[in-house]
Amino acid sequence: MSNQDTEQKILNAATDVFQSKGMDGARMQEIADKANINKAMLHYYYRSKQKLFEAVFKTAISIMAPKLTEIIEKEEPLFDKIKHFTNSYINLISKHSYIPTFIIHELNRNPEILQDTFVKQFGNSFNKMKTQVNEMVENGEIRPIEPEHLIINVVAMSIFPFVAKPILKAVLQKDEADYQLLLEERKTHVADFVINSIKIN
Amino acid sequence: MSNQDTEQKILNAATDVFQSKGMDGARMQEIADKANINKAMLHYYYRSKQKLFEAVFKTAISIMAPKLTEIIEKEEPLFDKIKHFTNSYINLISKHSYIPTFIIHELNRNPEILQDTFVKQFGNSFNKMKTQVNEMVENGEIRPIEPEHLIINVVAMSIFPFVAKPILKAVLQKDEADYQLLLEERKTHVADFVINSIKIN
DNA sequence: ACTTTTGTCAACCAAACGGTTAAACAATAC
DNA sequence: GTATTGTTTAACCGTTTGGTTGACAAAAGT
Repeated sequence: MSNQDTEQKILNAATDVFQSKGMDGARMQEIADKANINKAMLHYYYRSKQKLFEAVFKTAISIMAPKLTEIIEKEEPLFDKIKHFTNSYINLISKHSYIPTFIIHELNRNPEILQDTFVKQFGNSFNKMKTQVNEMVENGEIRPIEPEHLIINVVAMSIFPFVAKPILKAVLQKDEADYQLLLEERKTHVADFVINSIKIN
Repeated sequence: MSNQDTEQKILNAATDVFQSKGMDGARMQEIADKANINKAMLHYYYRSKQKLFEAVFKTAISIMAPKLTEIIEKEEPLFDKIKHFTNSYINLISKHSYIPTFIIHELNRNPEILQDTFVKQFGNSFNKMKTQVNEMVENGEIRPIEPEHLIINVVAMSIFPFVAKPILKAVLQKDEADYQLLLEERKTHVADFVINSIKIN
């Protein structure tokens, strides 16, 4: 067992525990148990619970953020952009289904942990899309809409079914398989729904 | 100071603390301090932290659920229903902005705490709306859409801006006042957006 | 009038928590 | 082969946590 192995095993176990239970609900002992190592090792590699949490949180952001900016920045027609986004973002979240709830909860607990880097990076990408949407509105290619509302709508409809999964599963009376099917449908449904709303007939 | 006063003061303080910090982050001492009473009183009126939490959680559900079923059950044209929903639901959440994140986090932590009562109640209301939407689709009054996706879309676009507020505020570079304005706009925007998407020109 | 019940508090308790220590162990260098 | 460095462990520590206790006062019941 090399040291890199151990450090990675800790981060993996910490990711599991922090993302499912949150910073406050997570226990250092549980992380150690899940990684099959002594609790002292957590402090040997990551000085404190806080530092370990920050490593997990930053990784979570770095999984979700780049794909968002990548798709938004790409030079392509708006409708294609929307289709690409819903498809590949829902796909991404499916592989990391705990992350959205985790980020949302921890950010509401302590809004300051967001480092500017990601925010400013996204701010620039978004400005490009803003002008793209505004120009299309001015040219009468799509119905009038504020770019901010448009992006909130797309992101909301893509992410919400994951964070509200327990309620929606219960309310719509679906088992796990049915719910996965519904999520799969949304990859195209959300894009179609949005495009139908803004396109001019 | 009567006993009813004390019990209510405890529940109010507990609501504050639990909703902003979650079950795991909440401290009984902090609740006692906020209620200006001795910590032993919490256990005198509510036997344990868990029981106190459940009282807060049930109240939170009872604030959010009835309005949802009420609007969905009401006999009125679909478009009016959508307009009423987005307007009055965004309005309701504005007054209890911590609740959605609170419910979502606690439900992901422990999906079993949802009692059937609310779920089954909603199941019936939703069936009515289901047939309403399906009939309109069959009659060619609206574009084809699965009622389940429609309701997820409406709810997602209404609630998401509240749970993702810290991220969206940072990303869209808005201060508190601007963000409140944006939320206000969504009361009509979401309904318009949805109706535009499903209506036939 | 006195007894019982209800409400309130300061002090206390055992358990769980994040974190530390000192020594054992393993790997590499000399 | 031995010194040096990095890795791992069991045992430990101080603090915080949810929860309890016993004393006491104010009502309520008789």
